[in-house]
Amino acid sequence: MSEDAIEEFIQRRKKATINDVARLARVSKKTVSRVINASPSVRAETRDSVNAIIARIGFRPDPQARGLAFRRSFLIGLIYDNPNAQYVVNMQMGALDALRGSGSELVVHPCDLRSERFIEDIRDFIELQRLAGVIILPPISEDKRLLALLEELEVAYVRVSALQPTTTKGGYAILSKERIGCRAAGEHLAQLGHKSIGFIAGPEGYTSATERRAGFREGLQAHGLDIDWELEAQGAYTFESGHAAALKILNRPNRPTALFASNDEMAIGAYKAAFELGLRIPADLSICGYDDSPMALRVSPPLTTVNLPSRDMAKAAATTLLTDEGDRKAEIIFESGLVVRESTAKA
Amino acid sequence: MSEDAIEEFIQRRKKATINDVARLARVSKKTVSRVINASPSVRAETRDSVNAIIARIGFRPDPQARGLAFRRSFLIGLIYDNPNAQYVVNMQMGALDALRGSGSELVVHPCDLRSERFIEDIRDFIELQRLAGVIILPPISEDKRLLALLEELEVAYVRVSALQPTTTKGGYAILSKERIGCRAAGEHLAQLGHKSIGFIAGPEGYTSATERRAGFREGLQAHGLDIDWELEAQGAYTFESGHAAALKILNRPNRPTALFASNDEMAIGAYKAAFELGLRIPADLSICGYDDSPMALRVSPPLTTVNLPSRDMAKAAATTLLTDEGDRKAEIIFESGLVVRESTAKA
DNA sequence: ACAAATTATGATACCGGTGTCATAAACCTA
DNA sequence: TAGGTTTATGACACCGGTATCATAATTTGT
Repeated sequence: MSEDAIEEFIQRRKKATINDVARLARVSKKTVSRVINASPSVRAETRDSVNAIIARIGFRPDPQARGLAFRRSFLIGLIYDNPNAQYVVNMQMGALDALRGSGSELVVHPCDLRSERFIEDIRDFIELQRLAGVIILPPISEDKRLLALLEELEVAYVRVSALQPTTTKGGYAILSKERIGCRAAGEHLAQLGHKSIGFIAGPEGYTSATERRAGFREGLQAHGLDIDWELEAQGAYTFESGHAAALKILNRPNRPTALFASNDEMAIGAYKAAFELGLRIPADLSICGYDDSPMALRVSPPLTTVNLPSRDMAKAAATTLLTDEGDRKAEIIFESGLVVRESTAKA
Repeated sequence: MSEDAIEEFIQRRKKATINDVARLARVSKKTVSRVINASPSVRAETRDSVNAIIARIGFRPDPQARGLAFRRSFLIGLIYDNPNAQYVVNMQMGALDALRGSGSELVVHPCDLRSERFIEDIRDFIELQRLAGVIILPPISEDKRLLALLEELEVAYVRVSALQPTTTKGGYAILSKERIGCRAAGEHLAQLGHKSIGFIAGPEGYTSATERRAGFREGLQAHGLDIDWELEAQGAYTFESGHAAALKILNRPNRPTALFASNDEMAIGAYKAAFELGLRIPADLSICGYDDSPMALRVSPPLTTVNLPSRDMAKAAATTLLTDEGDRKAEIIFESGLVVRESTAKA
């Protein structure tokens, strides 16, 4: 029997290859390949004996060799142009939650939406690495050129984005009901008795900005209010822009008693503005943000905000890519809801 | 001439392989391989004509095939167990700064220092992916088991860590003079006239925690002061731990007028404690942190802190891995200096 | 100018897997 | 039980590169 040969091999402590398995199992390497790939046309007996050898000598197929033969790697690309570190890390963690143990690895690829080489850079990345799949995050998950590229390259991709009532482009999508969450925020402020409410919008052209504004507005309208154009300013989802926008709004003659910022970064910018103007939160000014980022818990008082299950969304995105093409869900929708803390109070 | 053949090939718009180049350049694929790898024994004339073809048909060697033949991939692993999203993203960005255009990609690999499979998980990752190199971040860049593993696997690795006067283990290291930065922080508070100064330490066993404490103490001692054990508490580099530690210290009968936290997260935790106790910053309490994280600029008042050039350090780490083994610097040392903002003032 | 030394190039095997297709083995059916 | 199907397996080429080593081309020495 080949027991001796097996023992001897194990003693050598060398990385096992498919040839080793084939030799020790007394089958051809092709049969081993079939076992690895769960081909149905392998006799149960053969399969078991091959698997036994695989387990004993600790064989694990080489992703590079496999990738070369398959003409695609076992790498998932995470492509984004997003300055929010916490968000990015959350997405990475979520994707890795799904990838762990799958044999696939996550390759991160930040990019620059405004660069000339934006598309070409991503094309090179995907083509050269022969990526198994791609996850794209907002705001580039809305970019037409990028979506066209992904279709052209015929690479599996999943968009992470805000659910919007109108458009539904092809591909797979992980969406969140940002509108609903913001609607709750609007209702919350209205219910607290605020009549004069400021609004800091996100950057133009961002789906999330549009959806959050629409949702917030719906919330106000449900209570007979509306966004006051005099108390509205646009930001860029950054701290500085939120600070500037808040200053602008709070310096109006008709200073509002509450303020909604389209993300936490800008809400924290509004904190700074309030601090500078000597306004106490929430006594003089209620502030509400969006994202439920860790910062929301770190500022004083803790920020009322709308949560976004980003990690879970990323996990769902990666899971979709690992799923057989036939079984993939075209879209998976996540909730988004209000988290009331101490930065909002009665008017 | 082969002009026609070249044109025809370009028309086909198919991904070029080394065989295409060889055929069109009328040389063997091995010669093309030599050109790709900058082998010296290629006639200049041959090299140029091959390069011309490569450029014209846009040939780029397949990393998988190359990796298979080389027995190592073109992937750099970034391995860490660090909860600080901003820090992690900074390191990723820095590493990518160096990797951009090099043909190597960054694979992120968070891990769990406390897991049973901590080492085995990393071993699998490195072995299976045949990583070209590995960057490890604090605190696992100090882990003996991990360092032993990396030596065993004979993989190129770079440690990112705090410079410490005593130990210098093997391998390559990117270090920062955290001690010096904290010394400056200590001097700063002393010079402001504070006599009673609280200290929030980092977690036990962390090199950075030890170094920061030592540096801060040196700074105080330079002005005839010292860390007061009654006003010292240990944290875990987290917001919550900083909050708890600050509360403990600030509730002492001999409440200090200044407080140094060993990182910004904990300093922000101290902000919360001050807020809860009705202490104004810096009028009633000066606070100083470490990291110069984005949060330091976002809180009100902006936090005085010590900066750490993390992105540059990561870039240096990745650059080291891309450098030929002979030309690598054993260690590269970065400065760390005080950034005075508005959270510290005269006693 | 010619043999010897050096340099440039190519033929072939190989890295570790998968695809194709032919063939061997097992299973039916009558 | 023979003959036809179906199923399981293997031989061999191939994915796109690199390593080895033999040979062709060039340079050097005298």
